Parts: sequence; structure tokens; C-alpha cells
Amino acid sequence: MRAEDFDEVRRLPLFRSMRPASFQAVMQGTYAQRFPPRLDLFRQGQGADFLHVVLEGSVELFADWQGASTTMAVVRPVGTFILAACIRDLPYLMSARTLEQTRILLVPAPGIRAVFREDAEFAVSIVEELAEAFRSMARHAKNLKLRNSRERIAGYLLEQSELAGRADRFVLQVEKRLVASYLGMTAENFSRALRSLAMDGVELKGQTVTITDRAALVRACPNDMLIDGPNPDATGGGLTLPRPALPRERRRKGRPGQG
Amino acid sequence: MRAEDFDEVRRLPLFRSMRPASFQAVMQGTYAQRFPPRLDLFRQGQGADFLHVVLEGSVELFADWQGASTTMAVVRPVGTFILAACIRDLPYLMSARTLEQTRILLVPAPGIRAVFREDAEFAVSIVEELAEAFRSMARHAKNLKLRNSRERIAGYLLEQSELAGRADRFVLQVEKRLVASYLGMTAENFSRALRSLAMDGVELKGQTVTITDRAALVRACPNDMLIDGPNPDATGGGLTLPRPALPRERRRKGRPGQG
DNA sequence: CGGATGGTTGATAGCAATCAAGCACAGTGG
DNA sequence: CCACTGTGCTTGATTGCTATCAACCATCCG
Repeated sequence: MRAEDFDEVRRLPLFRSMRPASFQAVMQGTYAQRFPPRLDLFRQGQGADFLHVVLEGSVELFADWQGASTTMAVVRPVGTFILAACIRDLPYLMSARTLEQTRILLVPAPGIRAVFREDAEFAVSIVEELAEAFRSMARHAKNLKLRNSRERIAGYLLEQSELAGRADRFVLQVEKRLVASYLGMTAENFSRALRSLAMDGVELKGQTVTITDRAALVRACPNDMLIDGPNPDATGGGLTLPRPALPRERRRKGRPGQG
Repeated sequence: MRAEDFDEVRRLPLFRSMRPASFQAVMQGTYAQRFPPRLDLFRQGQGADFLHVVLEGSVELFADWQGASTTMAVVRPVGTFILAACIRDLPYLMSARTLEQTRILLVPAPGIRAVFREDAEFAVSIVEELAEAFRSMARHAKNLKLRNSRERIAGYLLEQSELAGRADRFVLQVEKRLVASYLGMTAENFSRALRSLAMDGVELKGQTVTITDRAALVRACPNDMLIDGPNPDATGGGLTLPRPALPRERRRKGRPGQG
């Protein structure tokens, strides 16, 4: 591993608070590698050999079953993936491929597990990373189960706007077909539903999205901190009031969920 | 906290490998409590004060948004919940209620966070628990995105059969409406789809399910270790072969997913 | 200029939600 | 003992959202 990589990695949130000796130990066998676009990194079901850290570029995590395939997440710098599989030394639940040219740090899983026991600060970093991954996946599931496709798209656009610094105009970071899959719908339906959001203050031109009426868009999908993510100091909603204990749980029209 | 509770708790997977002094520290302010059926334990959005450990009974974790509600998980002894929220000291993403009379251990979150740094064995237990929670949620999301309702039900039945020791006859552990919600469909649809599985080797009588033709049921939903869970020494499938890189990703008929 | 890929649009089918009863069962109270 | 009532479950009719199938367009690229 190159010296400049070494320094860069040392500054990553996951590694910055650990003791120098621990860092050295974890770095044994660790290397950074550059991958071309659209390269399969690993398949679901494989054994977990390396913790992956995205340094540059982006990686798609996806899953498939019986010929169907779905995008589970897109990881960008400085995100990690398959931490859980490494910790438990179990097969990956997802497959991974690069979306663009991507530089990835590959940290041997055994080293992680060993140093975890010896360096409390590293353990804290690991567990916080993992906790955030859990919460992210829980939000993903909630999003799928509690919202219909139109709402999911509206929510996604609002979230992207937040990530772009609450900008009213931003460019989609990934191709639409991938967003569609991530949001749990077909590309065709995504296209249609996205267009239909013109009524709700969304303007489209290629990959560029312009929010012309934020209030209307929020009306189409009231944002909720507990689904859309923490987005610091969100003025919008984040409301989650205790509901008034209805006689028999009432269901909102338009969504499955339960009774 | 009673002495016999103390001993019982000490033997739990989460606490059994930690040092005595650490255990003492974590137990400060910890208490076991018995709750009546159908009692709300907390609401999503609340601050994470206690790690919860189910000692007896069962707890439903659910989430709601804009009047819609969905079951995210059912926790049984000796499972924990909201570990991630405790670790990160963030609001719960889900609400919780008891399903039956339930005894729960309430462990103050600050103690967890403090002792985590001091006792490596405890840290390992925590992180393994959390990793498993992540994987469970990831499987839940995969299940929702890659299978249609019929398949999800068939998969659920096969899983329940495994949990009952690969029994061909077993009793549903929770009411059907709740299973339906967990599987992401309405109670009505669950009822219909369940009945339609008679064609696939499933017999029904009240809460009792009899699998008369396991092969047929597996055909209705090929089980996959990476969705249905680890179910030790499963003979069935668990196959997840590298697909042969089709010219343009083909989609199976009947499921959303992506392209 | 093909050819491949991503995106869009239209027509159609189908799965799943909604609305509305009706049934079964348990607990309660007369 | 038996209405009475609440709850869970089922069934039927209907609506409608979403997938599927099939073109077609735009862009990029060798």
C-alpha cells in the first residue's frame, strides 16, 4: 500500500480514532485498488474476506433471486459496505459492482475482527458504522412498505435536494433505471410516475431536476426523519406524533401495510 | 432487580462472556419488568433510553407513516431490539408493543455505551447482535423486493416449518393479520393467497398449517439462504449461482425489481 | 453508419388494495 | 345458558396501481 494512501486512510472516520499500533495491524494485508466501471466486485453468497471502503467513485449493492434483481444501495466515498458479513464471517447478502471508475480500500476481515477486541476506539467506530447501516436498511424497508411508488419518488427527490444542500435544482447522481430499482419499481413506471410529478412542482430536463414548488412536493410525500434519513436541521416535517388510538386501526387509502 | 433475574440475565448470550465487573456496571439501573398484552412500549421517534431484551412472551416492532402502519418484526426470547438506536443515541425508527404478556429486561443505554469501551468481549457480543440485526433487515428488504405475495407466503411457511424443527405440521405463532403486515400485504390478500397455496401442497385448519407436498411448496418459492435466513443444515436449496451474464439483464415475469 | 444502452411512451394484463358483508370464536353479562 | 359484542378471518365484487410487452427515440461509440 502506498504511503499517501496510508495517510489518507488513516484520516477516515473508521480509522482515525484508533491507536497507531492497531491501525498498523489492521493495515496488514490491506490495499487500495482502482476498478474500472461496471466491474463485478463480488457475488452474494460468497464468503466475506474483505471489508470494502469506497475512496472514490461509487458502488452499487444489489441482490437477485430467481432471475429477478434489485438495487439495495449505492455507496459513495467515504462509505463502507458488507461490514456485517465481515463481522459475522458469513456469506454476503448482496452482490456489488462498480458504477464508474472506483477506488476501493480492501481490509482483510480477520484483521478487523482481531483488532476490534484490542482497541476500544476502533470498536466504537465499527459499531457506529454498523448501527447506521442497520438504520439505513430499516428506513429502506419502511419506505417500501409504507409508501406507494409516487410517494417514494417524491421522497427521493426531496432527499436528493437535501443532499445537494437544499438546492432547488440538482442532477441525479445515478441513472434512472437504477433509481427505479432502488425504489422498488420498474424503469417504465418510474418514468411515468416521475413525469406525473410535474403536477407537484417538479420540472425535468434529462438528468436535471428542478423543484418549482417545494410545498407541493412535500404534500405529495410528507417527509419523515424516520424514513428519509437524518438530513440535519431539516425544516420540513419530521413529525411523528403519537396517533390517537383509533377504535380499530384505520388504514390510509392507497397503501398496503396492514390492519 | 431480583437475584434470580440477575443470574438468568447473566447467562444470556449478550452478557455471558463479559467480565463480572462490566456486568455489574451494565446492570446499574437495569430492571426486568412484566407487561400485559397489547401494551405500547414506545413510539417511533422517541429517544433511545433502554436496550430491550425479551425474556418471555413476544413483542411486535412496527412502523407507521401518514396513517399507514406495518409490522417490521416480531421479537421472541431471547432477542433484543433497538440496539442500533441505543448505540447511536438516536430516536427509535420503530414502535413496539407487546403481543402477549411479556417480560422484558430494560438496560440503560448510557451504561451499554460506557461498558462497550471497557470490555472487549461485551463489545464483540454487541456487534455480533447488531450485525445479525442488520442482516435480518436486509433479508426482509430483499424478500419484499424480489418476491411477490404468493412467494413471500410460501417462503414464510417454509421458514416456520424449519423453526418448528422441519416439521410438516406446525401452528402459526402470531395472528394472520400480523403475518400479512409483516409480509407487506393486506390481511384479505394474505387470506386468499394462503388458500391458493392449497395447490402447492399446503393444508390449512385454523392456525394449523400442514405441508402435504414440500417439493411443491419449494417450487412455489425456491428457498434461498440469503433471503430466508440461515436455517442450519438446510437440505433444500441455498443455491445462489453466478448467473451467466445475459446480454441485457433479463427480468423474470411476475416481479418488479429492476432492469 | 450500425449497434448497444438508457429512457420514454402506449396498450394491455394482472396482481393486489379497497369496499362491503358475512362467519367464527371468545369473553361478558343478563 | 344464551344473547351480545368485539375481534380476527374469510369471501366476493370492484377498483386501480404497477408490471409486462412492444415500439420508438436519443445518445454514445466503434
